[in-house]
Amino acid sequence: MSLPQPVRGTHDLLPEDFRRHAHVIETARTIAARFGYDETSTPIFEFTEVFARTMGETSDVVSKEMYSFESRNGESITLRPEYTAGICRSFISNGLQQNVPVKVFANGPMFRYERPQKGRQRQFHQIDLECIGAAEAKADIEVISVAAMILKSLGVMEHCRLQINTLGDSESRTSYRTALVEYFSDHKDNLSQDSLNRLDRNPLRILDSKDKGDQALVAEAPLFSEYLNSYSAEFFDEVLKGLDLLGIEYDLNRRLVRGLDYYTHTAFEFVTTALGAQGALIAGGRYDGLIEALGGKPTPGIGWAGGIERLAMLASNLPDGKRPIAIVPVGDVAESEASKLAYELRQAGFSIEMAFKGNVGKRMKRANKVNSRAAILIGEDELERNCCTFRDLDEGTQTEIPLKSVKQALDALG
RNA sequence: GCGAAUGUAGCUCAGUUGGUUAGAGCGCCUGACUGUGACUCAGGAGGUCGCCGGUUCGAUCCCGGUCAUUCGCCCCA
Repeated sequence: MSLPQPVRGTHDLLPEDFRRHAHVIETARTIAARFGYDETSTPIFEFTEVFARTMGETSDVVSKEMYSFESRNGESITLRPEYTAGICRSFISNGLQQNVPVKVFANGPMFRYERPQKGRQRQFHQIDLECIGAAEAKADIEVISVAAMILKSLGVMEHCRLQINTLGDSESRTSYRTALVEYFSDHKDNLSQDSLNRLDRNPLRILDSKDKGDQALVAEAPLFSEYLNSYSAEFFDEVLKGLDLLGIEYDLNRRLVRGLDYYTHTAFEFVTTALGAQGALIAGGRYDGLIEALGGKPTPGIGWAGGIERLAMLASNLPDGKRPIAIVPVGDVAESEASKLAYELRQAGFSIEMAFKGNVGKRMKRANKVNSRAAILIGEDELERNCCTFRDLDEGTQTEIPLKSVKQALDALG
C-alpha cells in the first residue's frame, strides 16, 4: 500500500486513544492541584544549549537522540526531549526565584530520535511535575506522593513498584564515583564492551548492567552506603520515613542511578513489567545542581516525568463518556423544528446527536451507534400536539411528552 | 546504533508444498421494515497479498534489498 504513512515513531491519536490520554492528563492535573501545583507550559523547542547543558553532552539523549535543527537565522534549536530543562529555564528567565518554592505541573509532547518499540516512540507525551527551590526532604516526599496518588487513581499502582535510591550530595557522589572507577579499572578484562564504554561516560551505570559477567563484578564492588556522608544518609532516611508515614511502599534499589552530576540525593522510578523492556512509568529525582548549570543562582529542585502513552496503556478505570441524546425528525416538515430543539438543548448543556440526513431507520441506527441514551422523535403528528416521542434506548420503551417538558425528561435520565 | 521475527480487505487473522476469478469473522453499504435502533435474514462494496528488484514459462508464495511494526540490547517516560 502506498498510502501516506506517519513519520516513523509518530502516531495519530484517534478519538479513542485521545480519551485515554486525556484521562491520564486530567487525573494528574486534578491530583497535582490538590497538592498546590499550578499548571504551566513551556515552548516545544528551545535553544539546543538548554538541553545540552542540563542533560550533559555525553548522555545518550544529547549525543544521539535530539531533534536539532538550524533555524533560519542560524541558531541551533532543539525539539524538547524532556520537560525539566525547559521549566528550569523558564524559572530563570522569568525571575521566579522570588516565588520559591515554585510548584508546577505540565504536560505535552517530547521528541527523541530512538528506535521505536512498544511504549517507546519518537514523539511521545509526558506529564511532568516540578518543585523548584525547596531543599527539604519534605519536598521529595511530596513529589513522590503526588505520583503515587496519580498512579493509584489511574488504577496502575497494582502493576508497578516504586524503586528508590539516593545518589547523595556531590561530595558523597564524587568520592563513590572515584572508588568505582578505581575498582572497575582493576577488572577491565572482565567487563563487557558496554560497560567499558560506561566506565568513561557514566560509571554508575555499570551497577545496572544486565551482563552476567558485569553482575558478578558488581556484587563485589564498593557499596554506595559506605561513601555517603552523614548529611546525605540522614536526608535519605528522612525521605524513607516520610514515605513510610504515608503508607507508600517502595523497594530500596541500590543500583538505581542517574548519570549526571546535577542529580543528587533522591532518585526514584515507578516501574512495571507489563510493557516489555520499557519499565519506567514515572521517574524522577532531585537535581540540586541543574539550575546553576543553566546559569541561574544555585537552586535546589526535585521533580518527575511520566510517560502518558505508557500510563494510558495500563490505565484501567476510564470514566464512561457522556452519552448523547439523539433527535430524529420524521419527514421534511419536522426538520427545522428538530434543528431548533437540538440547538436549544445544546444551549442548555445537553449533548445532542442529530444526523445531517437519512430516514428514521437510518437515524435510529446512527443514534444507537453513537451510544445515545435516548431518542426524541418529532413528526407532523407530534407537532400538531406540541409533543414529541421520547424513546428510552436502553429500556426500549417510549412515551409521548409535551415539547415543554423535554428538559425535565432528560434531567430525569440522570 | 546492534541482533531477531513479522508484514494478506477498515480491524483480527486463515490460505496458496509457485499455476486461471485470494478467503473467514467483525465492521461498512443496500434491502426485508418508505414513523423506530440494538436482534434476525438476504444481497453488495472493499485487496496490484508492504514496496522495489531477481529467479522462473508463470511469484502473494522462493531469493535479495528496502520500508514499517514487534521483541531483545543500548537508553529511557
